[in-house]
Amino acid sequence: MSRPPYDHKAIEEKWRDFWRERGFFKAKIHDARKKFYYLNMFPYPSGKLHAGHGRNYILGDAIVRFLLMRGWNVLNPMGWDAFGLPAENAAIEQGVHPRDWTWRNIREFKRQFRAWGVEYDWDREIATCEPDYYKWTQWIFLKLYEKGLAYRAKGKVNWCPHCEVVLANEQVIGGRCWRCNSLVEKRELEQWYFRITAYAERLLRDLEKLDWPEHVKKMQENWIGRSEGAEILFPTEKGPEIKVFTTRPDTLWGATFLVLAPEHPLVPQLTAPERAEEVKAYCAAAERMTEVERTSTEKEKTGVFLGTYGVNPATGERIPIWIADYVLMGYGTGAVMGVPAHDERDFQFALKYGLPVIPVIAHPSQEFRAVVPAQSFHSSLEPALKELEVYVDEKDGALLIAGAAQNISQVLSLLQKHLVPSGWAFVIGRGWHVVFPDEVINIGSIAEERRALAKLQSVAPKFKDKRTVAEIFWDEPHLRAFLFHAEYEEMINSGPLSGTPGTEAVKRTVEWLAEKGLGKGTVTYKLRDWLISRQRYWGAPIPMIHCPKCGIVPVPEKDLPVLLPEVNRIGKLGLADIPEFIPTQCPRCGGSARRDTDTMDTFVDSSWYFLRFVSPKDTERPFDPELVNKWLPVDLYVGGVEHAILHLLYARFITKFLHDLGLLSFDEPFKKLFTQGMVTYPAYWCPTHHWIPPKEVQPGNRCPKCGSELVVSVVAMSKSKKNVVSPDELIEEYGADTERLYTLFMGPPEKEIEWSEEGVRGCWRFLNRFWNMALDIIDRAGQIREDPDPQSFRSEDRAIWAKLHATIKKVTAEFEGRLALNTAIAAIMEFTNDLSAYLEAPKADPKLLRRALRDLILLLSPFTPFICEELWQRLGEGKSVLETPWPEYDPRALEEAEVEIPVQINGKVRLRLRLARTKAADPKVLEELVLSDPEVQKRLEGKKIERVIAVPEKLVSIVAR
RNA sequence: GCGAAGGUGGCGGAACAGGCAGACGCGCUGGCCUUAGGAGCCAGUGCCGAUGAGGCGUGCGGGUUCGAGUCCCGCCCUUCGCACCA
Repeated sequence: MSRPPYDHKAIEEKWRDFWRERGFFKAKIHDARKKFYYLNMFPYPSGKLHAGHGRNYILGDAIVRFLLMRGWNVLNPMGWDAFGLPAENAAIEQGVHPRDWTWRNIREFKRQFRAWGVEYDWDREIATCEPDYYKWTQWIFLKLYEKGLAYRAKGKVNWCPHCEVVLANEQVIGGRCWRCNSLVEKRELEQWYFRITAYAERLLRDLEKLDWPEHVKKMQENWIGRSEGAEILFPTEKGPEIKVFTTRPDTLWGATFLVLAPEHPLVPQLTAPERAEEVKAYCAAAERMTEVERTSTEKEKTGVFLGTYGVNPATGERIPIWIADYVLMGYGTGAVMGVPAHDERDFQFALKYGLPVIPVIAHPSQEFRAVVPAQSFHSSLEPALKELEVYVDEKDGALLIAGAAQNISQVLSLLQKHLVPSGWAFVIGRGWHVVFPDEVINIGSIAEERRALAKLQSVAPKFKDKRTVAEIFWDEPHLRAFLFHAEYEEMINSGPLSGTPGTEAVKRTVEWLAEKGLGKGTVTYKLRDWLISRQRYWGAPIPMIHCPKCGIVPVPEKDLPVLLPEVNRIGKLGLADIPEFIPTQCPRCGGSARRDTDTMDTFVDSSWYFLRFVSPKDTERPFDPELVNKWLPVDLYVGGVEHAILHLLYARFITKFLHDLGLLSFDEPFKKLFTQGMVTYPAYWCPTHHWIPPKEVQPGNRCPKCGSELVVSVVAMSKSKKNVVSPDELIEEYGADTERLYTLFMGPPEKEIEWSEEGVRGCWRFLNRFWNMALDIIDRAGQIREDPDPQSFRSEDRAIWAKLHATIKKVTAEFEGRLALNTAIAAIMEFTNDLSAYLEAPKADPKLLRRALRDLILLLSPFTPFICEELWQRLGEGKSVLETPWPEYDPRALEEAEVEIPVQINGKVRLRLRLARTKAADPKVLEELVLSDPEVQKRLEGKKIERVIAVPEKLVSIVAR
């Protein structure tokens, strides 16, 4: 039967306000039985929503509708991350107030949510830019300050020249601003910080208990970047001690130089007067460089000698002090010991600047290498070597030798014996040796290294310009691969600790250091404190006062909120541009003082918003402690991966802090996290006209304005690249149900995926087929009120009944498990196809038809609520689908009467047999039935059955020769 | 370089516990209906093979197994994250 396409507009308009009016999405907040806190990351209200945003909200809405039907008391709120730069920039450019701009966007977002059928508990709506919210953001600041976790400090900060604002480390992605992608510069400024590093260990450790995607946890782990090692004190000849951090204290005896970061405070003091100019120039150059330039791995290492010396506390040897920009002031102590034999960077640095290399960890290879230069040896050497089990190669008269490490001592004495008086040889095994006819020098200290070098230079003038033994070795390709390694192995050349095995080396060295008072074991983190000052207007003012007499004084709690001043025009400097905001009275001495003119990073606003939703209107406190501890942590938090570090780390930190204050009983805010993937779409770039909307692209990928060929890239939908698909247009043409269905059907929700117009049409066609089939069933069986009787089923009835229950099982499992709703929808489509075919059969059981349709509508309703609500009504069901319990599957129904058993012969499926399930369930019976089948027998003719594997209800595999 | 995920038809993707590879959808082919089709309906659609029988097929090479997309070993490639972190 064919009907016209269903009227999505009329249907969707009819139901659009229904759920809200009936209050289905309002949480029963004082009844926390069977509670479920579902939360979507709240959006920054900029402009309009596009189809890509739908991924987050539609997924959430489907989950919440499912939960409601499952009988959960769901808290499903929505709010606005409403402070931020775009509003302020728009305000500066267009002369509107950022609040007006923001609220205009919020209205637009709400209109679009309604159009999608995406519902929330709107009574709990919050906006971070409203004083009743940011009052509590300021309150949290004061609490942090009280506990010494908010502090003001001067230092090098990240500065985005485009946004004209400082950035936290987390907001610099690959050296660029997270928002505008500009290269970030360094500036010396005094700013406010939150001491997130005090929580580094807990933030790391507690990741373990979170049900989050592994890769997100890994990203946080890397960001926190814990490393265990030791701090070691190096005395200097000038006086002050240099404290270095190293993860490899076991390599201490190999430290042949010290390197400080150019910004290190001791640099001026440790610089020799005659080198001051060069040092100053180097520091200035390092300061000018961007983070990216400076930390590029490709860049050759550079540095400058300070002209003074320190002392290696283990060996007592004098070692030069350098500065180099590969050492970062912000990590560890800003100073490192250079161990060129066992650190790749130090090795490069030492080779470049002629610093000695001393191996102090045995080489992990079981091999040694040796080089004997031409004219250095008697002809008797070769036959002598042949007797040992070593490989000897001759090249330009020189001998290149390789062999097993245990033969080293024999080789050393052999070489020594067969060298000519002015000859020499190099041997690298566990350590390094230079062989002369009268002695073997072990390169085990700087002194020995110097001696070996001097001796080599005296016998071979060509070494006159060489600065180190390592440099000479490096010129021998045969030795190169053995000069540097970073493995944990037995310590050598390390005085009292020589011979310590690799597995204990670090531990024993740390103990030794502590004993001698030279250092101690420590833990260092990559995580830095969170810089939260922003030189802007549109944010929560930092509630601090600068008094000339009392210094920095917090605004008393009773004076909160510190309101943003109402102004008509906003300047580039934010609050600092508003003279009337600044003067105030010191709360301590009553004298005249100045307000802090910075506002807080918007990530502070969003680091606690999930707590506010339980009591959004509370004027006495940030949240109701009783309710918050009943409803939180959030049971399921859904948002984009782009916040894997930023927001999610900050929110965890603030939660832990509030927990420590005794305000929260939990210390992790989000129990389960699901990150949905981005939606991509082709973006077209014209060199002259920039981004061209896909709809305007001319045939052959031509620019509509100039006809030149466009560059296509498939990237995440974004307004700036003009490659967004508008939900308004989709809803107009196909309806919100179609958009919702396609959004969830296009692929697994955690994966990035390309939007496809054809895919949308496919979903639209499906909904039409579903609609028509439903009307047919309603025509035929709409009046029936009884359930079908499985006892009376024929085999076709039984098959459709089983399929119905299998579908219920599948859809339920996806909602409750991995959320691969694309496969749930596929199952629903499959069942719809089967039911449609069944409907054609003249003997279709009307009771079964009606029951199947009823359950099908319920199953589909979280995805396409409008059409389902309409059909539910037409089916004559009284209540809303949302008030109806989710269908349960009956395990008995899944047991079909017959199963198909594939039969494998020698590993290949040769035929399939339909057998009664009861018979196929018994392996013995199954085997007999299959073997006695005529077709099987025919195929086995002339063969000997060697083995039969019968898997009950699954398959039979026969091995025959 | 390090870490993680992943490579399956023309395309998006299924196969969640080693048991029928390619579900579902798109696209394509043929047919029906139609004045018309970018509508609807029916049939087909991994590749080779004339239809069959059969053979080959989940990045490549090996292995375990009656049986491998799935497990093991060795490569190649892609994407994402981190990247001089001492």
